Amino acid sequence: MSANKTTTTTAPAAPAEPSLSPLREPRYTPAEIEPRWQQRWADQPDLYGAEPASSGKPKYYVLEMLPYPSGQLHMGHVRNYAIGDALARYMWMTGHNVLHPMGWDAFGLPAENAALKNNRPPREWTLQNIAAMKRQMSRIGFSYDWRNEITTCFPEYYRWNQMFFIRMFERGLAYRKKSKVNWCPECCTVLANEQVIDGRCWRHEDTIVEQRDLEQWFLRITNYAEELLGDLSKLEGWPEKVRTMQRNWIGRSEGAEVTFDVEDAAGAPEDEDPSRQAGTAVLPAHETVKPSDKKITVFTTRIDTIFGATSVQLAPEHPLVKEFAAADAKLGAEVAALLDQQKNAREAGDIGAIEKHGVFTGHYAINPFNGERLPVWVANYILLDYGTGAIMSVPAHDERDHEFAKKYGLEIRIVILPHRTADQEQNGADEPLIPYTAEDSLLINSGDFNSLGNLEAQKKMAAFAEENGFGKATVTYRLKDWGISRQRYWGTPIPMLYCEKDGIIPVPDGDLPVLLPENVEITQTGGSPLGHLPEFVNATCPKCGGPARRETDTMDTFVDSSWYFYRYTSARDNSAPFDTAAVAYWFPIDQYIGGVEHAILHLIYSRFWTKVMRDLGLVQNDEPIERLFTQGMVIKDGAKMSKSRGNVVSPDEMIARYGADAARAYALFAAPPDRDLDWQEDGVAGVSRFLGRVFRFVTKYADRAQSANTVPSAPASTTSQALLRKLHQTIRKITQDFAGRWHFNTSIAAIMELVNTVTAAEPAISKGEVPDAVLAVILRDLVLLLAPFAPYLAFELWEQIGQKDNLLRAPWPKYDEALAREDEIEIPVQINGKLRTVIRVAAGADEETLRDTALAAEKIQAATDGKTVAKLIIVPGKLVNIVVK
RNA sequence: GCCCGGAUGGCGAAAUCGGCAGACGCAGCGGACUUAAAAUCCGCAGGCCCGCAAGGGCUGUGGGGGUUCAAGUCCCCCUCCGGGCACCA
Repeated sequence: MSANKTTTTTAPAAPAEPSLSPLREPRYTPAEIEPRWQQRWADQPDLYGAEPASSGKPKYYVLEMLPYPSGQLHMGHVRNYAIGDALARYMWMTGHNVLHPMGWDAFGLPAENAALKNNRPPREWTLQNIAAMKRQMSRIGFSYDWRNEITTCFPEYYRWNQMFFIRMFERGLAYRKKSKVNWCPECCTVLANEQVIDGRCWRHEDTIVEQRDLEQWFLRITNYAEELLGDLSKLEGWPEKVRTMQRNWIGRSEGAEVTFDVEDAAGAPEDEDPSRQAGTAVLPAHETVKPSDKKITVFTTRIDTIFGATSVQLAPEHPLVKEFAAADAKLGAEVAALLDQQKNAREAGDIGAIEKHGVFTGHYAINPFNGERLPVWVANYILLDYGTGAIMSVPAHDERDHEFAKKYGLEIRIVILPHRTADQEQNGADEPLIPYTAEDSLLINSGDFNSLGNLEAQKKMAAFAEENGFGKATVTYRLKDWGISRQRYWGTPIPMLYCEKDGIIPVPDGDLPVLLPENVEITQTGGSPLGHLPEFVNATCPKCGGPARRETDTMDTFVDSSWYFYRYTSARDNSAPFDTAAVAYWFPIDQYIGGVEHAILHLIYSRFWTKVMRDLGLVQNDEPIERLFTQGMVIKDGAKMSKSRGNVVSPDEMIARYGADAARAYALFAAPPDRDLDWQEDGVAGVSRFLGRVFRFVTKYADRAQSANTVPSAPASTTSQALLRKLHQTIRKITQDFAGRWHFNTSIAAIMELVNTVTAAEPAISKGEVPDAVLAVILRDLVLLLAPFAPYLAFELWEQIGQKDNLLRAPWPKYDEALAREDEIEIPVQINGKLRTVIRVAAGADEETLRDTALAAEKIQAATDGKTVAKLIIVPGKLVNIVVK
């Protein structure tokens, strides 16, 4: 396409205007400019291509989170990608070898739901959406290297999910177990713990997640809990907020396990004491006690308070409870009620607010530290899946235990006290408030451990337990293994076979991928859709050759996104998930950009996956992402954009009205990228007006700039100097914004200031007071500065000012401190901290000059007249403050 | 309950290291151009008060206290909004 100026700068035929002024300025018409450049860019498939490592340039991998192909970009995407695009373009212009890829998180439920609704195959629906969104992205002009595009629903991609899964299975990192799982009735499938938010589904905020018992595949992320936690401290380029969220999620808790023998009920002495029946009292050590073979292991973070334990509490689902209940129908019924309460509270997402209930089992456990016999209870607030599902209850030193003991009249025994001064000791300090839970305390009533500090006691008591074989120091995590089975169709088939003879067998590598069958009737009748396909289910055991059954569940789609960014480095490689040399070159990702909503989903799975791949010898890096940036949400009318609120702004509409440059530049201008952005259409119009001013100014003087030498000889007029000064200040400002806080809102504001300054000087410019060479530099640098934020306009103007080189790789302008420096500055002069006047001095003026000038100022004379100057604060370059009395 | 953010004109925001609060933009008002409008350009603009005006005074960054010559910025207390975690033993 030629750069025919007549066609590019003349307004398209407007409604009949009979007397067109010959002086009429060209109009800024993004609707005409943008599609033209879009076409030109599309004709250069290598334009945004990464170069080989041999390029010698420093590499820069900038990545935005890949979207789910819903069919429509929303403003959140536009903002996310505008940030990444600006950065990528800046990196190209500063001489980096940039990898800036894009792809599609293409498996997932919406495709299946759409299939049900419209009777269209998920694949077709998905691919059509991808095409639509790709069109939108291209229309906005994002600089993606589509040659490395990935689509996770293609077998070329998901076969590697299957390979990774088998490698994990071989190493015991993937395993199958029956367990309590989160079931979303809306999705008709299981969810991982990370996908349950306040007891609700992460995709259906009104749908309460149920608990079901199912056989499921799990990935042993807990094996990496310690490393995932420890390496967080290395991620200095991550927001502290995200690191904290991950830390909380992993939930490491140091403590000890202690095993209590359970008293053999038959061997226990008969006892008429009513407290024995009620289970409210601790019984003294009993010589004739015969420990049964039953044991209870509790987890506690406060083993130092174990002498204060007055009962043992079990989760309703604790195996021992089942045994007890089997022999005691009444207990069984009571436990069932407790379990119900717990289940309901869990499903409602407020286990924290459950009213505590419990029941005495009639059994006693023996405290191994002192031989005391503690009543064993079952309580509805004890969770089987945390710690050991059993606790020792210390009512004097734990809020929850205290509440429970009060309710049921259990003993409360104080075993730690605050440190006291001698004085307090003598005068009898107040008893501590019960429950007293302080970490810094002294032990009492604790046998041999008396008068130890509690932290020391924790160590000694754990060691004592270990020496005597009834416990040990241990660490518990809140993080649970990642359940990845999904009872849905549109996902990666789990590549496993079940043979009656040989059990669970992985599909041999040579048989991968296990293809997801097409033309499957999607049903929501329950069970995995693949299970209804005999031709899929029936297979041959690779070991014995006998009949085998295929796994019919598919993988969680978070598996797809856990490693996708590795494949971007060599997306067409069909012999491996990625080229390890390419990964070694490009990783870690220099900058990842996305929403904070993935702080503990995608971002923790990805870290886990990298560590597994490292242990498989596939990658060398411990962490995938060097720097993470979480952008704020896009808000309209005070709320997140959503269909239900009816406050959605469509990118297409914005582009049609104002152009892509204006829409994306507004997304960067309206707020700093890490903050929420309030979408105001008038603001887009404002940015569009600004771009129009740039367009008119540059095109107006393009000819003069083109004919000039590029290097201005001598600094000419003061106007020229002033303009060049502003230019270099602007270059400095924007360069610093890219290097630092990414406050592109101020970068764009700085360009606006520059344009305001330059257009204000138009009378001088048109009179020829500014040499063409200076003008040329200003126009050129202005266009360069604009390029990361409004690429269409920048490319258009770049050509108009006669530049032939590719703007994408044009060198970013360098600022010259000498040119940026002001030679005269204004210094505020205060009296007693209040601004009284402003003086003009030379930029480097010393204290003496400042003092003399300030004191000589008319207003200061008047204000200090007859008063004593008590103190003079002079900060060169900043201000003068005169303290008078 | 615990842990992070945040609160600045009518609105989005700026002030990066304790030094002129409100850059830049939106909306608004006044003007120029136009038969008119749109577009564009110029000017005004935190609030209150005095003044015909030029100009001047006071006040002002969620609230209260403090440190300092000087506080949006640092310290203490509090309110509200957003997010995360939460009988996790």
